[in-house]
Amino acid sequence: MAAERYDAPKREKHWQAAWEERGIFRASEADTRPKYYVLEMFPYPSGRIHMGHVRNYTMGDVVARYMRAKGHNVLHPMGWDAFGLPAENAAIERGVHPAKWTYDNIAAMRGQLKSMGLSLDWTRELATCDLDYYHQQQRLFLDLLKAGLVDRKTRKVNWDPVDRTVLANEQVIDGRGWRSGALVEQREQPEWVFKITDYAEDLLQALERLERWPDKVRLMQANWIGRSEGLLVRFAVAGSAPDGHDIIEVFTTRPDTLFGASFVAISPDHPLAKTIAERSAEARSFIEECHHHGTSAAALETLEKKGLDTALRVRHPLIEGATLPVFIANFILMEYGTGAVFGCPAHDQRDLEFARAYGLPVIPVVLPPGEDAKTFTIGDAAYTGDGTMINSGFLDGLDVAAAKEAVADRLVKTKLKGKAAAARQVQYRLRDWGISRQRYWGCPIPMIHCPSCGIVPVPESDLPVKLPDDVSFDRPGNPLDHHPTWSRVTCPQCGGKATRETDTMDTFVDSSWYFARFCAPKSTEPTDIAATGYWLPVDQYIGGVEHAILHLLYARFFTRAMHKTGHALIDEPFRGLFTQGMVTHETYKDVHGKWLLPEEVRKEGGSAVHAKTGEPIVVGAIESMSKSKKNVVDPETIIAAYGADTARWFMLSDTPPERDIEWSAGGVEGAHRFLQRVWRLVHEVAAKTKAAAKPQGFGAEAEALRRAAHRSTAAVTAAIEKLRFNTAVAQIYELANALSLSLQSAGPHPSPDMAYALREAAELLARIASPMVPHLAEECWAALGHKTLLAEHPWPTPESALLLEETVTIAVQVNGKRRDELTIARDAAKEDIEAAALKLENVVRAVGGRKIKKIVVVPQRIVNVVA
RNA sequence: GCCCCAGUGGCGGAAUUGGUAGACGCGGCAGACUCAAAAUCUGUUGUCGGCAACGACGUGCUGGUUCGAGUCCGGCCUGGGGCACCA
Repeated sequence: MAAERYDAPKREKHWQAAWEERGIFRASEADTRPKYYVLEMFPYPSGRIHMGHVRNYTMGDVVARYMRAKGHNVLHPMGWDAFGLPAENAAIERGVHPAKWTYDNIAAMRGQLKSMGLSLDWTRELATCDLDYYHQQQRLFLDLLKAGLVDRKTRKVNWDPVDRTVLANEQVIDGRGWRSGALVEQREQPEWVFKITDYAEDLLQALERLERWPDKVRLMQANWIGRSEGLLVRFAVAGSAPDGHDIIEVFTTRPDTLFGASFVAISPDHPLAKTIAERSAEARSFIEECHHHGTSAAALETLEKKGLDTALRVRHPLIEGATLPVFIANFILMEYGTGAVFGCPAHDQRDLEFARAYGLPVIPVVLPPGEDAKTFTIGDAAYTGDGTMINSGFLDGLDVAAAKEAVADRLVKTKLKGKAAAARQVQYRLRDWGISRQRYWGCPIPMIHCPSCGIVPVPESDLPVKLPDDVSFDRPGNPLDHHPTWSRVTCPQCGGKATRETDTMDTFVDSSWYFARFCAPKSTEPTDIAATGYWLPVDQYIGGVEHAILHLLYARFFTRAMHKTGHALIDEPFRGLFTQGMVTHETYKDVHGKWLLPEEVRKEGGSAVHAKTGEPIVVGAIESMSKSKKNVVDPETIIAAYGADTARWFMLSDTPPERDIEWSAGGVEGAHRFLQRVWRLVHEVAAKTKAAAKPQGFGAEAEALRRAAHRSTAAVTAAIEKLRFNTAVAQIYELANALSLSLQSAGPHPSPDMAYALREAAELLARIASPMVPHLAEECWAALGHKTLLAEHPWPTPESALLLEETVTIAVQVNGKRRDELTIARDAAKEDIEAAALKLENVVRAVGGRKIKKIVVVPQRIVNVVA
């Protein structure tokens, strides 16, 4: 006889051991079933899993288990994004070696993930800090180098003074380091870059074909790449020009406004500006001043437009004899376009502010619709809309688009010092990916600096470049620079004394190809082409939106790079992407304004008090769980108390997976109660019925239960396919409710047809719930007398005859207002539906004897009587 | 400033994509069981009027298209996200 309650924490261990013993989650390429690769973004081994992990991995596991049951050969691996700063911080703060800290954390988190009952192939586990992994990554780096995809550039970099490292643009948020939160400084420094801009156009174009990606993510990436079409215009310097600067190139998206140009401005970092600074103290101090201001949004907001007249003049390309002054201006970025612009104050806000400050002409050249050319003037706001060209010579009368074309056509054909005066050009906002980090705990860049040969790659036979174990963290900066011997090597070309590159790679490189390594994690090559050819692309990738740009763009680039270097056969790594929402919780503060953990708070009626002192508590906003606000709940505690299935069920219930979910104690209780209820229901069915052959016929009640069970099966199937887990959960509730009602009305001794229907419904309940609550499902499956594992059973197919009702209920409206409803044969003819509807008492009353103008009949849906 | 998304009961949300708004869950209320509590079970629960049948109103606001609008179109309000001196 069954116990009163289901002891989930205990039984879950049993089922996990049973799955493990059968090795059913191990994936093999030698399989004839269609492949399916499910991947969740691998975790950083911080030491403990958090609720965000629980949500992410539960969703992935539902997909993995469902696809397996659907007859796919499923790859569902797990690994660790294990390089990165926190390990070094731990070393600094606690004196633990980063490797030990990391591997200890991995061990702890592996145990926690295992307690969730995830259907993972643990034989493929990898950590990016494994020597084998970063060895292969160094080989990839060298292959990318050979393919011309790696460059060394000295450029202005974002320097994080707290973490003492360079950051990629993507890692600077509001002028601050994404990890340290420190104000980022600008520095000129040589660094290694991946030439992601080579693929700017392709990365943009291919977004259109990523149909199973959220539109939001595709849009964010498109904006980040930031394509704009325009014209590269060459301005000739009038009179004598500084050496090599007789032409100033300017990129513009508004060549139509060229007749309204009143100045040219160059960036303080423009080569011409530097040349001028060599002879002008005034220019030197101005440039110096420009470098001083920060780049944060707030700093830019208040920054005045400032410039310095260089005394140089350039010839206007379209107006014979006209010249424009050349300024060095603080608002021109060297990083975008050519680092120089022409200013048309009437139609660009920045140019207008600048022109007003320096008394430059403001010439309107685009006339807004409805304005009179004689009276139209520009006030405080530049006009950026469409209109008719004026004051523009041969452009007059054209609209903006036509004028752009006309200017381009003419200048492309005009010769200027032997070359075309202009060229059509496309510019991108995207910059090359700087991967150099001045840190210890990362993949060493396999390069050597030789005083006589320059920079030479480490020969592949000398790989891996292994991180030294004996490092100290007692000084700020890069421990690799401080190591007494590590960086001293002989040059592989000349054999002379040389030094190693001490920069390590951005950890986003590590996560740009791990999905490929999972296909053959033990391969002696970076990737095994047979295995990646089989498994890739990832069919369903699941992770947080916070990676919508950084990680996902890098991985898309890197896959192209691997394709080019023969390490992959595809360009797009992730066919389907799903970005799940965050886990949130109420925040609590005590009377002293100190944050409190949820477990320190007790709810009493409508108010909250301190669990120990009874002092009142201020309940704050619902925010995403974070240690700093203490609104965190530890998954381990929940799993120990309620079992993994409760945590999983909660994560999937109620809230759509892409939205933020609010974790609450009440919600957990509710989830747990429901799982107990399912357990009781199934055990009651098992006790009251025996497995038997399908009866010849079914009574009305048994038939109704069967319909409910098969309908729920179909609905859950459709919901999981669309990753709408919350509606799948609701369907399972409905089936449980139907089963519960039938069980009661069937009494202690159900008739044979009802017994069959009850058992069938209980089995279907267990089967359709199994991807979400796999342990409980196994328990129920066993209770119903099965000796096999449900995890190895195929997904149920509902009987189609049970999905269609013979009669349907359709609403009847009069003049668009619902007045009654009508139950009629599913395939009833239109005329019959019409006739039946008109006989309804409520309809007759609502019509009130008026003349019927029209009757709209949508079979199986609605009737609308228009009177 | 530019681009995008979302507003539905007390709450999370559902609605076959133009066809009965509020499925399912949480919470509330009433009841059964119990000495009592917990657990469990049953009923009820958008608002207003009515004993009821029923009626009116109702998907942020506003106007429109349609036999019919939560869903489509225009304008506005609020909240959220992304980018941001990008030429």
